[in-house]
Amino acid sequence: MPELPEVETVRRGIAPVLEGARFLKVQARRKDLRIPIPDDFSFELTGKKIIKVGRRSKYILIHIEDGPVVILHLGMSGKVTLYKLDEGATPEIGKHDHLIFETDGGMRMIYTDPRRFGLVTFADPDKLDEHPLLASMGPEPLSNSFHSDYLMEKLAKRKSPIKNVLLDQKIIAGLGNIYVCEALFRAHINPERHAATLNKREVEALVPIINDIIREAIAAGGSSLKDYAQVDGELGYFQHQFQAYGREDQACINQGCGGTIDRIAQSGRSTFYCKRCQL
DNA sequence: ACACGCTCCTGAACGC
DNA sequence: TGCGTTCAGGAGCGTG
Repeated sequence: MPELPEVETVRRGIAPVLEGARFLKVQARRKDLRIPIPDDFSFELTGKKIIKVGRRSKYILIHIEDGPVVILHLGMSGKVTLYKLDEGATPEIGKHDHLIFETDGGMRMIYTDPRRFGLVTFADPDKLDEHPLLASMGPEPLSNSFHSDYLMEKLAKRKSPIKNVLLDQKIIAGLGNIYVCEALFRAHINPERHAATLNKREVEALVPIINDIIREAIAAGGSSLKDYAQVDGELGYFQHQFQAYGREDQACINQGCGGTIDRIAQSGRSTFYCKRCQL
């Protein structure tokens, strides 16, 4: 599932292909994903130049010269694939390939999303921060505004389990189920603890751990990026080893712990953690 | 302001 | 082998 590091990896993969190029052809193959695709989607983008490919949280932001910003979200199952059009047979369009972009550089970019939890929409570049999808979003975990004083203050008001609060995009942007489990495991914090019970020392430890986990995952994603000029391919899903997530019934990796990773449900979502060393 | 459950969707995995 | 059921989950939305 794409969380911030996967989305950043997609961004880094498509940026060199799109930035400075022009869209020669843009096609939306259905009317909606999670929300309607703009009626004028193709019209607004065809022939336009791409200035910059950015990211906010899990949203990819494609800035168009004299045009809108394209907000692209991968949802649960969204993927982006790049092909070079002049090399051999072009792969067939699949039934879940919803968006097709072709550039004057001879590249085709496909957006695929079987579950359609993703979305694509337009934003006004002058009011990007005010767009409803972005307006109430918390700080980026790697930004200066995400620090322990900030998090401490936010957690103090929350009665919910720390796991749920870290998933709240208004508190911190970009974390999903996997990286929250990993961060709490590394910080030795029990995911069921009420957020407000975390003390200063724990929050001061948690913030750099979240930073490290996101940084490491982005680095892993970066090293998985192929050179688009040489190899066609799917972006953003890369091999990554998790210490807690998905390891139900396996041994806790912490030295001398001897515990086993448990799986519980919190708000209908799986949490993986070690009862013995996450306190 | 916060908490919580519901909803969207499809493919994979599982049980009989 | 095949069919039905359950599960996975990001995040907006409505309700309390």
